[in-house]
Amino acid sequence: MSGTLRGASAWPGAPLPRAFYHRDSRIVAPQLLNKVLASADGRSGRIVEVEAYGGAIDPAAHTYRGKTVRNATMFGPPGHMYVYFTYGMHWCCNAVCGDDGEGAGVLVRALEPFTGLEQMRRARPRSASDRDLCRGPARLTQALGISGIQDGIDLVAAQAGFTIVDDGIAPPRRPARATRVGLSRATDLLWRWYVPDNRYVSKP
DNA sequence: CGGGCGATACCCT
DNA sequence: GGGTATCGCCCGA
Repeated sequence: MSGTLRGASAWPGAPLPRAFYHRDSRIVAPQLLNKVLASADGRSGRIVEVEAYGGAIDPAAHTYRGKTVRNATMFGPPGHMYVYFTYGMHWCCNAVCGDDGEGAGVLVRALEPFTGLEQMRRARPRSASDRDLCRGPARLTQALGISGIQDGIDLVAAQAGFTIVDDGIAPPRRPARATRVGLSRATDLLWRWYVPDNRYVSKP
């Protein structure tokens, strides 16, 4: 019996409480900047870029046309992880926000690698530079080992291997704000936030 | 370090 | 059948 996994003490900070996510995704998104997305096996990265989605007012959100098998997690309670498959090969990771049944969330678009870089490199052998390990929503899921298996896990209970923690670094006082990436609808909404002048942001 | 391009499979129309 | 909440490779600065 090895002692590599020691439960809650393994996290690099305190998991964010349910109430943190139980707000409008546009409020939660910038608050997630500088928090740490962590895996129980020791991999983690500081969140440096996010996008808000959801509600009946957002035609770019997966939830816009109602509940389906794919987006069911996003219509569930806040503080869970919504993982979806896109472009035929990539997984992307969201934190479900707002009320149970609302259908909102925050897409994590980029991390600054924090711990477990060796494991991340092993998970992404094609990534030449450390800068590219978690720079992009599908790159970071690959680096941390997130896929559809984790869709729906509870980030607050943190017993399914992943959580988001606060390690004492505050969000930027003036986060940079921009339009979301890769959309054909609602292209005017400034629902993307990132840490200014951070070289791990995917599209500054 | 930034732009252009092909690859890829699932979902919903 | 069309359209993706994208990436890696290649090229040029």
